[in-house]
Amino acid sequence: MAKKYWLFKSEPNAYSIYDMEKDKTTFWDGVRNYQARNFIRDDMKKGDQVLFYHSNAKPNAVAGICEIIKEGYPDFTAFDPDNKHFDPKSKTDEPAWFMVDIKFIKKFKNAVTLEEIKNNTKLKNTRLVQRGNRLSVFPIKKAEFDEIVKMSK
DNA sequence: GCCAACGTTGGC
DNA sequence: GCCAACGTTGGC
Repeated sequence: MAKKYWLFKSEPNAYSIYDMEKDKTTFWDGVRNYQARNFIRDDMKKGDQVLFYHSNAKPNAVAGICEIIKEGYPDFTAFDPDNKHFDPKSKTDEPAWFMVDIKFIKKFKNAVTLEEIKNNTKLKNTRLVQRGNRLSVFPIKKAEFDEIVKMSK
């Protein structure tokens, strides 16, 4: 199975690439959208590459690269009433929500801003620049991943 | 099953 | 802070 490529959004106020660099690895909890859940549960494989994107940031930008190190498993934060991601719909014997673990690979020397991405015609089909895109994790093409990495240099 | 109301996301 | 987009909820 060929390696796949993903984009994960995070608000740096909540969790940034700097936190990621410090932590080395993290679990990607709190995804509460079914389409995103399906990507996490069904399609993400160990070794897949992840672009780490800062949303609601100054500026909005792809900030670095991570890698999936643990495939989809139940998001335990959904089971904990004290957790802000608690969801009573999710049961331990029938989990509604899933997460993966990722590890830090690198922080871009130059973060690739949303503006730069919008101005690059090679990237005009990524979900990132499409209207009303609210998915917090989604697949991107290898060519698009490579192009963004190139722009960070 | 429809759809209005509501909450959240996320760019600007 | 505003607002468009869109997912979810709940009344009917």
